[in-house]
Amino acid sequence: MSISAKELYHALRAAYGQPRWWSDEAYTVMFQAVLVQNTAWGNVLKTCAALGGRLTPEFVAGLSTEELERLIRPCGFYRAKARTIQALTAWFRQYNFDHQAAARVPTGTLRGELLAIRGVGAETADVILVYAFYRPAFVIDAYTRRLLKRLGYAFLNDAAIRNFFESGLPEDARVYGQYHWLILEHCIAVCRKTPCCDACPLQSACARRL
DNA sequence: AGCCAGGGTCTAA
DNA sequence: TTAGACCATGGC
Repeated sequence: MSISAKELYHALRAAYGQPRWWSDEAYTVMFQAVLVQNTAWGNVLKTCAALGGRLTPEFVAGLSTEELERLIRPCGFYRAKARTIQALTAWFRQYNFDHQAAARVPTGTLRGELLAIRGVGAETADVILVYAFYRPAFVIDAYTRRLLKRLGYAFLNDAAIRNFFESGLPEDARVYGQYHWLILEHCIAVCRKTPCCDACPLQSACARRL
């Protein structure tokens, strides 16, 4: 009998405590969600630190493509990411750079608009939906897949993983976002280390064998 | 030296 | 519909 979505959530909460939100600034979420694509988080932090208080949609909208590329270069894939960020910024401007202006737009519509932007796929769209627009969309990323695999769910594809979480939890964006952040913390803090099983709070549920 | 990092797109079979 | 090539830099 494998661990359920709810049991996993409580185990992670017990181990790591109150999770943080990605960012309370909607634009910061969008910007970083693109930069982090297949890229180490440390590079994203460095890039954003160099940007400082200029990490605003108004500032970025005023940059040329070349200027933006230069700023985000340390994150890799900078040509593609610069174009995506510009398209995403233009999209956000339709909502006056204010996530509350999209309050009446259905989640499915928002998701479709995001996915229509080149460079925005399922993960990036869901990150933005949850953390910037507070919509219940469970984020499935490399960490989520890795964790479920180690918990004995190696046979689940992304659709099944989504169902595992969304059918086992209240439809609450706060819960989804916090859950994803807990998975992240767990994978970075403990589960990435090899061997990890002695220190792992999920040891009793972990199917990983070293 | 090489491999990996919180992806996404395009193409060929 | 799916596997593989490609995008690019920094850290270890």
